[in-house]
Amino acid sequence: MLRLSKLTDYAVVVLTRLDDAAEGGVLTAPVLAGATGLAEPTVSKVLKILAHAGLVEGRRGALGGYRLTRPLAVIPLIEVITAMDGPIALTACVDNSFGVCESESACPVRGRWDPVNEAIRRALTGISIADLAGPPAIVPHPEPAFPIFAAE
Amino acid sequence: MLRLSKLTDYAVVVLTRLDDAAEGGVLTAPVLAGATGLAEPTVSKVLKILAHAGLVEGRRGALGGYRLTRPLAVIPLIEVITAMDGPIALTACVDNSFGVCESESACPVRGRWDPVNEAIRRALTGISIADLAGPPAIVPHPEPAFPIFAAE
DNA sequence: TGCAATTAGGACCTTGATGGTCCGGATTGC
DNA sequence: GCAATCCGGACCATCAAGGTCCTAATTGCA
Repeated sequence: MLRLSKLTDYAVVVLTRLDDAAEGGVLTAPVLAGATGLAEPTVSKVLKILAHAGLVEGRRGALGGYRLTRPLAVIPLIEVITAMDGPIALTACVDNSFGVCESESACPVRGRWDPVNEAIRRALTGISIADLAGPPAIVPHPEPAFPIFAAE
Repeated sequence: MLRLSKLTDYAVVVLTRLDDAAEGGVLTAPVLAGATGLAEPTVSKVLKILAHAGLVEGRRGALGGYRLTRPLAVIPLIEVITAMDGPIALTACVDNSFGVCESESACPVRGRWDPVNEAIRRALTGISIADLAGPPAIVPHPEPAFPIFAAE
C-alpha cells in the first residue's frame, strides 16, 4: 500500500496542535491528548520519539511539557517521517549491505531503486508540516509530468 | 519505513526477466523462478497478480506461459506498485469515506495528505520499469529542491 | 480420446512489524 | 518533601504480509 505508519500521522497532528496552541509555551502530553482526541500513552510515545529527533523539546517536572524547537514552516515532512518510520527505503536491498541478497546474481534491478527513493525523498523534502496544516487551500499542481529520469 | 511490499520488488524483477528473455515469446513460471532465483510458488503468485492487472498475459496449457503485453519502457513504476500493493495512499484517512475517523473534529490535517500522495504518485509515474532495469547509469539529478507546493 | 503441461483462483498458515499500554526512574517546581 | 511531568524501556495483542499448497480449467500433442 506504500503507506506510512499511523504514528507518523499522529506526529503530524500533534505537531500541528503544539503549534497553534502554544506560541513559545509548553503543552503537556495529557493536554495534547485531549486536544487531538488520541489516547494519552500514544501521544506520549509520539512526543518521546519526536523529542529524540530534536523536533520538540521536553521539559520535566511541574510546569513541564513539550514545545516546538522550530516553527512548523521549516520542518520538512520527510524529517517527521524519518523520525517516526525510519529512513526512506522502498526496498530492503538499498541500504542493507550488499551481498546479503540471495538473488543478487540474478537480480537485474540491483541498486536501481536508489533514484526512486531519492525522487520520493526529494518530493517529501519540499513539503513542510505547515503546508499540511495551514488553512489556505493547497495548489493542485497543474504542472506536467515530473521528470525523475532525465528526459533530455 | 515507507517501504513497498516484497511482492512489488519481485514483480519488477520478474518483469525484467520476462523482457530480456522473451522477445514476444512466452516463459513459464518455473523457468522464471529459475532465472530469478525466487521460489516458484511466489513467482507464480506475482505473475497471477500482474496478469490480473493486464501487465502480462498468461496462456494456459502445454506450451503455455506468460508474456509481456507492453514493452517495459511504457510501463510506469506506479502501475506495478498499484497492481501489487494497491493504490498509493500514505494514510488511511485519504481514500476512506469521510466521517469514519474518530479524531475527525480535532484533526487539523484532514484531507491534507492528498497533495503528498499526489506528489509521490507523480514521481512514480515518471519512472518506467525499463528505467530500473536498463544498463545505462541513472542520472543523479542535480536539480534543486522539487517544489511540491507552489513556491511562487 | 486420453494425457501431460500449464495457468487460474483461492484457501491456508506462519511470522514479523505495528499499534498501543504500562511501569519504574529521573527531574523540576512549589 | 511532595506532586507533576518527562524519560526510557518492556510488554503484549493484533493484523497484514509472505509464502505454500490444492483443486479446477485450459491447451497441445500423441
